[in-house]
Amino acid sequence: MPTSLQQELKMRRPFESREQEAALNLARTNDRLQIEFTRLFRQHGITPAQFNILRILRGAGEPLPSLEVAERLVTVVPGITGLIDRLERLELVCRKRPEADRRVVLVELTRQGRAVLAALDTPVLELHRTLLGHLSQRELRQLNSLLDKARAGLET
Amino acid sequence: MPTSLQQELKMRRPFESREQEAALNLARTNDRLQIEFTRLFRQHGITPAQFNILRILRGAGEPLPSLEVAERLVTVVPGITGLIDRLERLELVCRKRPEADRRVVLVELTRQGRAVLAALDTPVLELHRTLLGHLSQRELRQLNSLLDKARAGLET
DNA sequence: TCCATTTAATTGACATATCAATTATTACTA
DNA sequence: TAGTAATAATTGATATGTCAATTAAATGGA
Repeated sequence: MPTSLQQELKMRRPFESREQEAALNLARTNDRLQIEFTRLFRQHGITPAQFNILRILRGAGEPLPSLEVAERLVTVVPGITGLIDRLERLELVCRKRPEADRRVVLVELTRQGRAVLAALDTPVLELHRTLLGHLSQRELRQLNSLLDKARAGLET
Repeated sequence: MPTSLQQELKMRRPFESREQEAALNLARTNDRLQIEFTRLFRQHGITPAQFNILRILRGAGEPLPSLEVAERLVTVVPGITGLIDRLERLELVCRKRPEADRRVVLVELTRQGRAVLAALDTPVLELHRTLLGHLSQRELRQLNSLLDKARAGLET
């Protein structure tokens, strides 16, 4: 019997391996979820990458060096500069050069940055429930543990 | 006990819901996998999106209209034009205007396009095994079925 | 038959991901 | 301490994803 994904992709043949199916399935599912979050964030004038940076900064509780932000984002280093540029233009973060080591650029949340995050907290939680709430807690636990295990094979 | 993902993201607090954890987990895991495939494709001069288009065309077994390709890609329509432009410049596909309906642009694999795909078949299968082969067949089945179920909640 | 509607694809504008190469600063070492 | 190596960040180039708006062709109804 063809899998649900196979039908969705209009594939004429079955997958060549379950590993392949899982990789495509992951990509597809992630795309679908991201599209919904992208829409939500846009209503508040920001993009998913920008939201992630703001959330990281709030989570850290203190200004972070650019590269530290990039690392937590899984973003390639050069990209971080433009991201922070745009956030600064939106006045959601600001840059600071510490005297101690003038190579570093610290990124700090502004009051407005905090406000945007605060406005998004509830809608984001609700969207998570809307999108994945039809899975039971047990299924979510299983899914999380399988994903953790999948990533464990990719050292680093 | 903090989850594996929570540590990886250096989060100071636990996730606010398992739904949230699953969404971030999915994004993170997908990113990691995509990075590896991007590297493999680059060695053959193409990008992941380009590979997907070539694979879709081979799978279809006949030339497809641009929008049909876009739909199977989960790509927003306007993006497809540039993608096909670049593939055409690489001479991996060609465009054709059918006489029957001159609004349509059919995209067709070239011999070189087929060759690139053929060269990638084995490496791609091997990479799937390398990245996800540490999961048992039973775990992969579970993962696939959970992902199918997750997507089922997002009616197209 | 003529015009409004629909459909297929494209364009232009912006945000992002990616790489290689560069600048500025600090650290190390011979 | 002079000079090289390492670190933090940036720049520039290309590819992609996203939207709104446009062009070109086909369809349908009065």
